[in-house]
Amino acid sequence: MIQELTTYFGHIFEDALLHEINQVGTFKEVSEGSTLIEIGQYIKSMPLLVTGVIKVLREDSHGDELLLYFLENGDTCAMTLSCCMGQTKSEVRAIAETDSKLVMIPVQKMEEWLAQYKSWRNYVLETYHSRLNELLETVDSIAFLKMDERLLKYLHDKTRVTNDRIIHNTHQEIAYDLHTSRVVVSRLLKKLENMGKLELHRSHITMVTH
Amino acid sequence: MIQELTTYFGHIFEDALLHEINQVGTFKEVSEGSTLIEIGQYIKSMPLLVTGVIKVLREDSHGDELLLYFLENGDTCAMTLSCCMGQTKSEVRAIAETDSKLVMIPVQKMEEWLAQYKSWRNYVLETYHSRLNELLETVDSIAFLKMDERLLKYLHDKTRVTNDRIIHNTHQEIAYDLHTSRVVVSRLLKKLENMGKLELHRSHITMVTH
DNA sequence: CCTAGGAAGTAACAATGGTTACATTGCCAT
DNA sequence: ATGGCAATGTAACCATTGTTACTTCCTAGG
Repeated sequence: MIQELTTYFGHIFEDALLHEINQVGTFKEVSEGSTLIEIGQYIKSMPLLVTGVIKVLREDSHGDELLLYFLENGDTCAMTLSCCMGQTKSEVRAIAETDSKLVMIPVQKMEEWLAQYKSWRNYVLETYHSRLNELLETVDSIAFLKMDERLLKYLHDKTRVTNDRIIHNTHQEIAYDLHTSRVVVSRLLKKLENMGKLELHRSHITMVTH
Repeated sequence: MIQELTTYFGHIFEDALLHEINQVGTFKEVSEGSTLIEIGQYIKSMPLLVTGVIKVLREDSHGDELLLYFLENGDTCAMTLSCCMGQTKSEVRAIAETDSKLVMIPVQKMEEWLAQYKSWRNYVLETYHSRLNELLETVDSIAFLKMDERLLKYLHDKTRVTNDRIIHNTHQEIAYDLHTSRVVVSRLLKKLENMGKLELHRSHITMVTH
């Protein structure tokens, strides 16, 4: 396990901390679609994302979803961090967008390390910083963009995190993430196709490189 | 100054830290409407809010605004925290909603204190935690509520933070905060008045207690 | 090869919110 | 008291998004 740890976190953490993580952390592989964190759940251990993509969702009062942001290599979920520290329930759902590898850290270690390791403090603060900024970007999208622009941004974000210009999702799945209806997504996708920004196929979309 | 510090922060910080804050902090009074932090600005010192209310805003590409949340006694701006640590520009604007008293802390002290004081670490983490949750609530409002519900929530939030069921704002000012137009606000306020939830007057609104 | 069911296309309509334009009202300063 | 201006009321219209109700198309599994 130390191998993948040093590869992905070696430039972030001190050696002593890497060793501790190696000691107390649990390696975990999850496959696409599996739920890592559920709303209302107490968090017993914090996930560091080694490889893969995780999507973080919010749920409304009817059980409908809204994508907040994607997590990539080296990221961790600030909401989770937040829950761990405060011993509160999770306010979000986290789902593996692709097959992913994680290192799970027991909660009690986290506070110790905050006092002990400067690199851990920086990592935690940096995590909060980027997650706040990502949430701000999410607010921008929802508040300031029209649905067609949000859709296009969503598709671009998706190609970026998966590093694949083919998006393997149905219109219904996209509609869930954007908190709208399948018909609206189909309508706007067709418009974007006519504008030459993408190609529509059954169960997948190919983004046109610009 | 130590007087107001102990009153409002005595239960949060250790004595030694309170003394340090007293040493290095600068007391500052600002009046309603003054801008504390501007978008794009680098932060040289971090404000602790002693008394008053601060509103935190986001701006779109046309310069139009959107209220993110209010800060109250004992709060600080997580976005600012975040900027201090990362030496990045502010992504938000902060404006005094009422006359307010602040203690300004030089940035370089903050990192020292993180290593040194457990109460400071807890405060910083707690701040991030609540700000993240407030941003999530903002996302909920924008994404899941219709404009009339958002408006009512806004008015209730406002009465809560100012502890005054009379809201001293014009429809235009409310429209700016909600990122909509004055006509829409007037229309919906009139609807809410007909529903018996509030009374409209010139330049102020009285909320009906339910 | 055929068929059932999921996925996508599309039309028609409703609801919400944004925009323009103008009328009315209250209030302050002179 | 009154003229002027900011604040509010309101109507009419438009654009966007949501909804319903179909049809058509594709593909996996028999």
